[in-house]
Amino acid sequence: MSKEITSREQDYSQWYNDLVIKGSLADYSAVRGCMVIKPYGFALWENMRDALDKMFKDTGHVNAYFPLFIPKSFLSKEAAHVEGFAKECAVVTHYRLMNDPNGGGIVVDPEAKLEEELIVRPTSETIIWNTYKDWIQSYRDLPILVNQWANVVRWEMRTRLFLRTAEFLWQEGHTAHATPEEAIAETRQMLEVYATFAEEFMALPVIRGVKTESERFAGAVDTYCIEALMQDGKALQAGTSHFLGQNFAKAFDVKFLSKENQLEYVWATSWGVSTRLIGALVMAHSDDDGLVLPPKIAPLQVVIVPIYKGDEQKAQIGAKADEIMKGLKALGIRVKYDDNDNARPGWKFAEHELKGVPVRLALGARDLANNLVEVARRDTKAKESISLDGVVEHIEKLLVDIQQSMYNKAAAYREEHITKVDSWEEFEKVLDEKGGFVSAHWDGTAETEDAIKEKTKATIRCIPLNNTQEDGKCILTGKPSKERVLFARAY
RNA sequence: CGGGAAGUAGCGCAGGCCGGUAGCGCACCUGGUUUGGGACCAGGGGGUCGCAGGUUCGAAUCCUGUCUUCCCGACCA
Repeated sequence: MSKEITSREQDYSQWYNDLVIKGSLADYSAVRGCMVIKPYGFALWENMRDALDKMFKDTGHVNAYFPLFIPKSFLSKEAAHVEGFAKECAVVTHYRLMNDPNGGGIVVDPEAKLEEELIVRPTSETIIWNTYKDWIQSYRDLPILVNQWANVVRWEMRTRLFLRTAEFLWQEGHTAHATPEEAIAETRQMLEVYATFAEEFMALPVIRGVKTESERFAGAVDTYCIEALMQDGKALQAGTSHFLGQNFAKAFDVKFLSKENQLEYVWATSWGVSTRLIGALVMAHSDDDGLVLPPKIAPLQVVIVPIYKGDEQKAQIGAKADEIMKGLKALGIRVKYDDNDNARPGWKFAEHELKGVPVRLALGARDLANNLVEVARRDTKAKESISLDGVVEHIEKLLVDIQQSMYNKAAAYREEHITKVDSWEEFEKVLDEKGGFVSAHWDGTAETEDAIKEKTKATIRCIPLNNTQEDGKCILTGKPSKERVLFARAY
C-alpha cells in the first residue's frame, strides 16, 4: 500500500488533498499559492473545456484573446470593480533585471521602472471594455459575443488546490448588447449553459439562482450563479454569469448610435467558470478509494487489465484486448490497455480506482476459455462477468448508465440536504449537525445577512430562480419576508 | 496577515533534546521465480538533510534569517 488515502471521516480536507495529489491531478509548485496541473488533471480540464467551448460556439460566441496585463488606471475606472479586486492584485512595476553590482546575484534594475504600472489581470472587464470602445459605433456592431480562455491571478491569502489558487485557468465571456433585455437574456442563457454542462457532463446537480447584493460580483447589476453541494455538506459556487448593466460602458465611455439615431450606452454581460470545477468534481463524487470521474469527461473511460501467466497467454489476451479496443475506439470511447509488465493486476486495480477510471475490464486466461470478461464499474464498485460477445455494446451502455447514476446519487444527496427551517434554533442546529442548504426566510437586508454570517458562518448562496413566493418571517429578525433563500456554509 | 505543525533519497518517515562516517520502509536498477485485489528472493544505485548566514576543530542536530506546504482563523468568489 504505497498510496494511502486519508478517509473522509478522518479528515475531509486531507482526503481532498490526497485525491488531487495521489490521483495525479495536480501538485504543489515552488510558487506560493500556485499549482502545477499534471497531465492527467489537464486532460480532465481539456475535456471540460472542449465541451464548454462547443456549447459557447453553439450559442453564437467566438473566441478571442486579450492581454495578461492591464494598465493600473483601467482598473480604477469602475468604482465597485476596483474595490472588489484591489486587495488581491499582482502588480508589475519594472521591466528589466540586472546583475547585482554587489555580487548578490540578479536584482531588479531600479532604472527600469515602468511609467505606468501594470496589473496582472484578476479578470478582464476593463481591458476588454477599453477595447470594445473601438469596436462599437452603431447598433449594427452589436451584439459582440466574445469569450476568452485564459489564466488570471488573484493574490489569495489562503489557497487550496483547484478551489482557490493565486493563478487559475478559466474562461470569461464578455458580451455587448443594444438593450438591457437582450443582455439579461444572454446572462441567463449562459447560466443555463453552465447548469447544463454541470449536470450533463459533470453529473453535478446545481441550483440556479441570483446572488444577494453582498455576494454580487464587483461591478455587476445582477450576479446569477450555479451552486453545487459537496459531500461534506458545504456549498460551492460552480459558475457565475453577470448582468453588468451599463456600468462598464459608462466607465469606458462605450456608446452606440441606435436605429433611432440616439447615442446610448452599451449593455454588458460577463460570465465565467474556472478550474475550480475540478475541485467541485472531486468533492462531489469521489470516495475513500480515490477519484470517481463521470464518463463524459474522464480522461480515460475504460481500462483493460490483462491477467496472464507466461508470454503465450499474454499474447492471446493481448489479441483479444486489441479486438475489444478497436470496437470501443470505433465508438469514440477512450480506452487503454494496461499491459505494463512491472505491475501486477491487483496493483493496477487499485491504481485505476484511485484515478477514477469509470470502467475496468479484467481479462485472464480463465475468462478467455469461457468467452467471458470481468467488468467492474468504479462508481458502485460492482463487478460482473459478461460474455465477450457484445462486450463493446455492453460497455457503451454501461458508460451511459454510470454517468446517469452518478448524477442521480449526487442529486439524491442534494435533495436530502435542502432543509426548510422556520426557527433560529433549528437553523443553527441544521447547519451544525446536518449541513447542506438551509431554506429559510430572510428580511432582505444586508445587515441581517451579515449578522447571520457572523453568528453561523453561513452565507446566502442564492435566491433560486423561479422561487416559490410565500409569506414568512425572517429567521433572525422576524420581519416579514416574501420568499425563502438558500443559506449554507461554503467554499 | 495572526496561531499551530512540518520540510532529511522519487514518496512516507526515523535520527535532532545530548554536535563526531546519514538510516528505515516503499519506489527505482540487475537477475530469477511470479501474475484473478497493491508478489517474493538475491544483489545494487541514489541524499550539498528546503535555502542563506552564524557558533564550532567539526552542524541534519545549536542560533538567526528566509522560502515553501499543511491545519485553524482573518480576508476572499
